[in-house]
Amino acid sequence: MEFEQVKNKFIQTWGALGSQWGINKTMAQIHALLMVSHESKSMEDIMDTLQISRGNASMNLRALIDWGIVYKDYRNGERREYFYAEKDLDEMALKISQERSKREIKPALKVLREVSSFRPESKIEQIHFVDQTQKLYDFVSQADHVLDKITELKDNWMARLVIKFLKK
Amino acid sequence: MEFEQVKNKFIQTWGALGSQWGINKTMAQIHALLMVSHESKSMEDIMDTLQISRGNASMNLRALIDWGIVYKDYRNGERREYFYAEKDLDEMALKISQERSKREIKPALKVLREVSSFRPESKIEQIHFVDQTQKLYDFVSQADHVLDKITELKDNWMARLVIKFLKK
DNA sequence: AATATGTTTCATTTATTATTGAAATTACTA
DNA sequence: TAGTAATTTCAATAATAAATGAAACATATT
Repeated sequence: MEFEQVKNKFIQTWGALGSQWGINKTMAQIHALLMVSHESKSMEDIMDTLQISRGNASMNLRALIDWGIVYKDYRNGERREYFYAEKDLDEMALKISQERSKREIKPALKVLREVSSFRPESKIEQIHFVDQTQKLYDFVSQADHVLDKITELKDNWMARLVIKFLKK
Repeated sequence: MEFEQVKNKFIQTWGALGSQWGINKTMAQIHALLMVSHESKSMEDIMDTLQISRGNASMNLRALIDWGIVYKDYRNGERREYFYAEKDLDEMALKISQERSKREIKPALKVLREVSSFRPESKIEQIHFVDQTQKLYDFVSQADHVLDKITELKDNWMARLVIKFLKK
């Protein structure tokens, strides 16, 4: 298989993966394209490669920049903007998880805290509800910090040993 | 606020969270309902509570069972089936991640391995592509095992200390 | 200040995904 | 084995989400 086909296969796959996780296909595809490009690309380049409209490209590039995983680049003497992706994958994962936490998890946690602090009458149904939602709050709250934990781990000498140990 | 409202708020929120993560709203809502119910519920009960059609209820219950986070329950002398959710949240998380891994991550990894084993001509573009997709493979591969790692951690006495330490 | 180049916005269209509901199927009962 | 109760299936429909493209906007150039 030739290079362009292989590259395209990667872009399509990354796009599909994104959409299964609630990230729109084009956004994931643009991200994929920029991740494997060794030099920054203009909106024109991207539209052309992915066969998408200007509006679509513009909106999704903006979204990627908002997420902090794509940056703008200016070339001297050129008016148009160029874009490139964060290539440090740890950094990328951190940014994505921070963003999703802020947009989705934190608001959900707020509701979980609210509903779990309902004062139950002494009905088994209500007691169970409060108990279960409290557990859920704790659980989601912990899960929300997993990446921070991992980051701490990676920065921590002692823990580095543990990682090594766990990797077998 | 009265109990039914609070319960409904929880169900709606859990449904919204699900759909932001690529799980359909009804499926997440049924799951929410069953998680906070102290006794198993019939399809009729669920249709009624969530105001959904029989077909919808049937299909999504089946999906939840396939995921291994909802079980069937039979009551003696009754023809109809009752359903209840896995309530151990660690177990639930494990099941969900295993299922997503199997359906989405593993196939994506397969493609990543394929494309990253492309033999580049000595063009910087192609070399960069292979390098980046290899890194991505390693990264996704590791991320795919995070939950296993956490599970191992939880089962491990020594690591239990580390968790405690990291929690501060 | 008129033109040219590039970007953003957003109402409309298109594509995708979820839901319905009725017919088919299954499983129990008399 | 006919009848009934419950469940599943799936083509049709509805709801949602994404993409288009043209007009508005912004910014540099002559």
